[in-house]
Parts: sequence; C-alpha cells; structure tokens
Amino acid sequence: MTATDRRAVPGNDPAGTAKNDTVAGVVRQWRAVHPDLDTGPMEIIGRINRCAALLQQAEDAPLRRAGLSRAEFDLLGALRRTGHELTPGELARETFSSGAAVTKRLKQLTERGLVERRGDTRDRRVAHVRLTDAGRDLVDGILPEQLAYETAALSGLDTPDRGHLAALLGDLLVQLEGRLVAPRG
Amino acid sequence: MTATDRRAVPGNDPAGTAKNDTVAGVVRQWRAVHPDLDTGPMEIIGRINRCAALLQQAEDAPLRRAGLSRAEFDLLGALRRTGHELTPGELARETFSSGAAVTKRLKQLTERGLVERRGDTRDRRVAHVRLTDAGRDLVDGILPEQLAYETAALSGLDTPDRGHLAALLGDLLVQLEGRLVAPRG
DNA sequence: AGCAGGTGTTTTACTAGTGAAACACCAGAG
DNA sequence: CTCTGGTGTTTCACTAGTAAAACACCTGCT
Repeated sequence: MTATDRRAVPGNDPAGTAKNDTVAGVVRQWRAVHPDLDTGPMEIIGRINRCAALLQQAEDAPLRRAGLSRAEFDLLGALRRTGHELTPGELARETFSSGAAVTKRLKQLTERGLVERRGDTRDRRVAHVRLTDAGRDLVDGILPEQLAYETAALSGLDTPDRGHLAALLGDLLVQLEGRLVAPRG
Repeated sequence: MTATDRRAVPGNDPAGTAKNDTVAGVVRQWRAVHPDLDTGPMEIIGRINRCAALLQQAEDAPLRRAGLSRAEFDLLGALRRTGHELTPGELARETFSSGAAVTKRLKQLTERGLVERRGDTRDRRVAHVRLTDAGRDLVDGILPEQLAYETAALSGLDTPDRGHLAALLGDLLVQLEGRLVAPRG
C-alpha cells in the first residue's frame, strides 16, 4: 500500500479500456484484493447495471411530473404500442412483471381513468384492458419528452458509436434471452 | 394492417442493426404507431435496461443460495473490496442507496454476524462498520461463483466484442456520471 | 459557557412489489 | 351431468425500499 497511484496503472488493462468511471474504480479495488480472479465480466456487467440505474433516474423526471411511475408508464406504453387491448396476463408478460403487480397497477390506473377493462364474453376469467382517450393522450404527451431525455443522455456518444453500442447490446441480449428465457416449447 | 410481415422490414433500419431481441420488437411497434418520432435512443436504453434485468436475475441465483439479496451482497462487497471499515454514510454512497436502506441492511447483517460496528471515538455520531471473519469468508466464497455466472452470461460475445462493449459502456458511463451526478464542489 | 446551524444516523409512516394461496372459471373425460 | 385438472386473475401476508422527520452529536461564534 505504499505510494499507491490513483490513476490507471499501465499494463493492468489488457483490453485497453482505461476509463475513469465509478466501475473502473470498483474493479481496480477487487483486483487489488483478489488478483487471481478474472474481473473482466465486471467491466461489462457493472457498467450495464450502473448505466441502467443512472438512465432510469434521469428518465423518471418527466414521468414524475406526469404523476406516473416507470412501471405504470411501461404498462400504458404496452397498451399504446401494441394498439389493441391486452389481458392482465399479457400485460404482465409484456412488461416483465408479476401478475400481482399488474393487478395492483391496473386498479390504480383504472381509478385514475387512464385505462378501462371489460370482461371477455366467452371466457369470463379473462379481462381485456384498453387505454382511455385520457390514457392515450397522456402516453402520447410524455413519449416525445421521454425520447428527448434519452437523446440528451446519449448525446455524449457520436452516431457511429451509438449504432455500434446498440448492435453489441443487441447481440448480448439475443444471447441472454435465448439462454435465460428458457426455449419456449 | 393488411398482410403485415413480422420479420425485419428492409430499409427501416438505418443503423444496419436487424436484431430479433424483444427490444427490437418493441421499437418496431412504437415506430408503427409514431412514425414521426426518433426511436433510436430506445435501441440502446431499452437494451441496457433489459440486459440489466436479465443479468441481475441470473446473478441472483448464487446469492439466494447463500441467503443474501443483491443489495446485501453489494454492501458486504463494498467492505471487502475497500479493505477497511466504512461508515454507514460511506456505505450508502458506495452502494448508491439511501441511508435508511443501509441502516436496515446493517441491522440484519449484524444480527447474522456478517458485519460488526463500533462507534467512532472522537465523533459519537458516526459508526464504523467492518466485516467479521464470517462475512469476509462469505464474500470470498460467493465472488468466484458470481464471476463464473457472469462469464457464462457473456460467453456469447467473443473477446474483442467484449472489450469493445466494455469500452463503449465506459464512454457512456463517464458521460452519464459527469452529467447526472452533479459536478462535485 | 451556551446557543445556532450543520452533519451522521436512525426512526417512522408509507408504498410498491413478491410468492403462494385462493378464487373463478373453462374444457375434456367418463 | 359432474368430476378433474388446468388456466387467468386477484387476494393475502410479508419484505425491502423511500422521503421526511427525529435524534444525537459536533463545531464555531459570541
């Protein structure tokens, strides 16, 4: 621990990636404590997690202004982008959340007049949920603002980098979805 | 809506990124409903969020086996990797969580004998938290398994792609941290 | 000394989410 | 018709997190 230099240490960075973000610091600490472990995956996964956290925080601003949580907006967005009614179960799958969570959110959104439900005529277990006009208008009003925030958040990357990043994340996501979201029979 | 093709539509993909992950489908839906909006940012941010969710889910497996939540492991990990005692406030900053959350977690981890606290001698408001031997052993036992899961999750990408992805995410993260984590005085 | 304002931590009251069980219903077998 | 097993949805009991207030203590000013 004598005279430790806080800056990047040459020769310690095989991938040539000498960032000075928070994740780089964390990885450096782990390497110092466990020099034997391969910390490579942390550089990707740690950054993905941290980027996700920061981006969500940034995006929450326009939503809070509209009195919506991210989860509520996701639900409304699913209805808006599919363009048709969805059942609670479909909404759960579409928004990657549990059925119980969807039930709760639908209750609130219905009370606020943003969605409406009707029972299925043939199968009385299932409900069909659709946006009200107010719900549709709300989503359409928020979306451009949301995208503007996102564009601003990404403005530090130039266009080719953005394309490249999207492509690499797409590759990764295909792998993850194939592996983790068990092959549907 | 007549004869809509579910596959990628040629000419609609300026970045040349014709993925078939879930995000690509979502973006396609939005484009159909709002052809005027630039959905570019979604391709990155949507994928970051989705990757983060899937990766966390995957990583939670080894943690649950050890009876820890991700948040608890983050806290223990912060103590382990810094190598010295931390105050609750420092732990909160280090793990990006609220002070109240740290208080709660410390209470549980102390009861389980994984961390210990002692009061500061000069300033009796502050506490110093350190890992017990059991805590250190637990982290050291989990970490390799955790990294193995991470390596497996990323195994779909070849080495140069991994380096490239880490670098791009690092660039993005530097931007985001500079922008969103207000310039510290 | 004594008070004012600031900081580190905990408590409080509350919210959103979870898994498991409950409920309501359908569809097929006998 | 009436079971039986399965599926869509909701309820229940509980957990983890949050923001704001409370608390405990320090520091500097007078």
